[in-house]
Amino acid sequence: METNKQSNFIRDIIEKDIASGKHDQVVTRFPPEPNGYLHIGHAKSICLNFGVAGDYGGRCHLRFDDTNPKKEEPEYVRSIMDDVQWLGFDWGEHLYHASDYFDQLYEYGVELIKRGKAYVCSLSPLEIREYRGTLTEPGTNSPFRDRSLEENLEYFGAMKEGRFGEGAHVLRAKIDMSSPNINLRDPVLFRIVRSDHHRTKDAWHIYPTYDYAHCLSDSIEGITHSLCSLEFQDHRPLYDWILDQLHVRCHPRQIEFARLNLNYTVMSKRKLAKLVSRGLVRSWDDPRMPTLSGLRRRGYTPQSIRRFCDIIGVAKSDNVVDMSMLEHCIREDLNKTAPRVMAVLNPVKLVITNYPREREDKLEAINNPEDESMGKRMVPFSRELYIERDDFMEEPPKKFYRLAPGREVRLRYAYYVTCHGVVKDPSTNEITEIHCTYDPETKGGDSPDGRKVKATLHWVSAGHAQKAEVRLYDRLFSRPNPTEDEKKGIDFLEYVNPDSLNIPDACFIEPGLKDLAPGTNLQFERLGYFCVDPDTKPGKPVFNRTVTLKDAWARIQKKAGKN
RNA sequence: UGGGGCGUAGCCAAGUGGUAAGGCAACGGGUUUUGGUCCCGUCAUUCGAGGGUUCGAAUCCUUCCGCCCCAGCCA
Repeated sequence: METNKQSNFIRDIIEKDIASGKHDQVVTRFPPEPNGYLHIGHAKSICLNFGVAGDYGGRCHLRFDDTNPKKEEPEYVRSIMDDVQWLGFDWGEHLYHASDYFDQLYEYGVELIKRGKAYVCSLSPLEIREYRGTLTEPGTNSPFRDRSLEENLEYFGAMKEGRFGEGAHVLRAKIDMSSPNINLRDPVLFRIVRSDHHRTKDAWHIYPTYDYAHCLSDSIEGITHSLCSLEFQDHRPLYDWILDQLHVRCHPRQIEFARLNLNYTVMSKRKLAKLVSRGLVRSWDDPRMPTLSGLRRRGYTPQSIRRFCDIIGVAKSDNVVDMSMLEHCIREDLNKTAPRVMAVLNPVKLVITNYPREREDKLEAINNPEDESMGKRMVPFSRELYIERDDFMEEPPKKFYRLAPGREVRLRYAYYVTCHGVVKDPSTNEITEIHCTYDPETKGGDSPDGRKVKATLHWVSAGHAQKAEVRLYDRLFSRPNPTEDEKKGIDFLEYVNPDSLNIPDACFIEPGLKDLAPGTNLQFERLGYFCVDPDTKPGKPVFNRTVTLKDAWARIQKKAGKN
């Protein structure tokens, strides 16, 4: 599934920079904060950063932006590395942490003070906010703005030594309190945090802020193009200001692009964490989650996600991509690669009354009509089978051309059968058995007389079938935009789809599927793509439905229901 | 009501003065032992709106409208 990557404005910039000789090598970075699991939105960034680096003969660093010890944990570091690798990208030797640069960042802070470009401010957090002004009113200078160089150095050193409590002092850039860009109103560069860091432990009592650490980390690593999302556009002047004051030799270009939004889900770590902590999903890797670990467990392949990231493009306009795009990508991939198998999710017994009780056939089935090299297998057939309850109707409507009384259909790879009666439970009136006769001449599914049949049904031999747990997933939210009513005070959790998980009581799969490894992708013919869940135990297989097949009959029914 | 961005079909998105790519979705039709796949076809006289420049404008100028982001010692 090779994709011709479509051009985008970032690739245009990079190509120009190479053509002009500004750079002879492209260096990008993916800079996650280890405070949550990666989601499909991060995949867009990963594919972009590693993608352009790879395509233009450069490299991409994985850098943990670990400047806030209060939120970050090693568990997240591990999952992020797993997910990036799973997606198929390799940072090689270039694994970094912003915390690797804390010493250097501190020295740069000293230099800024010496150049008269930074000062220690002893206003309280509340006061700093008040002094900042508003969107329409300029801020006012801090009374500490003109501290002497010596005093600044002394305080900054004391902050580092841990002589103050949180919030007592900060190091601020001395820029312009009346700037229309609020980010330039003497932004905080270092703050006191009395928490252990997951890597540097108790070595530091001050930590750099994002604006300060990010540009300098980029510079230290020799990044050429620093790609980030739109909300940082206002920060770019600060990014540039810091690097300019310090006269660093490497000054990367920050370029912003629009982050990914998908309908019927949420894409913020905070909201995803809330779903987990409220128990609305099982965990970060719940197959309903848009996390990479969730998608992986759901059965999405790395190829399908990379393809998705290719086709959605990269631009600067806010966007909400349709879930059907993602589904298209996984179907496209699995159609080519997933072995086909028969499974019945909502079974009803079908008895072939003219088929001897003790007889048993072994019928040849094709593993993947899209790929002959995947070969064939033998499937057992007998007098009693399970078929899908939805494949039979006593009084079929116009466009229903599956099994019905008096009608002949094909059982896939087996025989033509004709229905001549049903057995019902007298108390519930529910059909318990469908009675058919078969035509022995049609073995394999073809009739020698050229007789046509309108439908082919999947089935499983009742005596041979393997029981399985099958988890059917639907969209996590009932609305395209679950956050649309937040201004009205309605929390997004109100719109969680109560039917996002459905586990039918009795599912049967054809035998021979007992020992599949978790993660194995299959197509259950006519139903969808399914994947072996890690909950699988010997003799007790568990499957997740990755995505349904496109279903023309379902569409017809839906249309009929609306009219 | 300050500043920074963005408006091309239901959705994503090319297009950068020469007469609106492509994909998803949808809708027709063909093939088919999966109502799947595959194949063929339909789907923007118009690019947020108005005005202007030009032989020619989605592209340039201008006015207006709409949406998003920013007042964390989060990233």
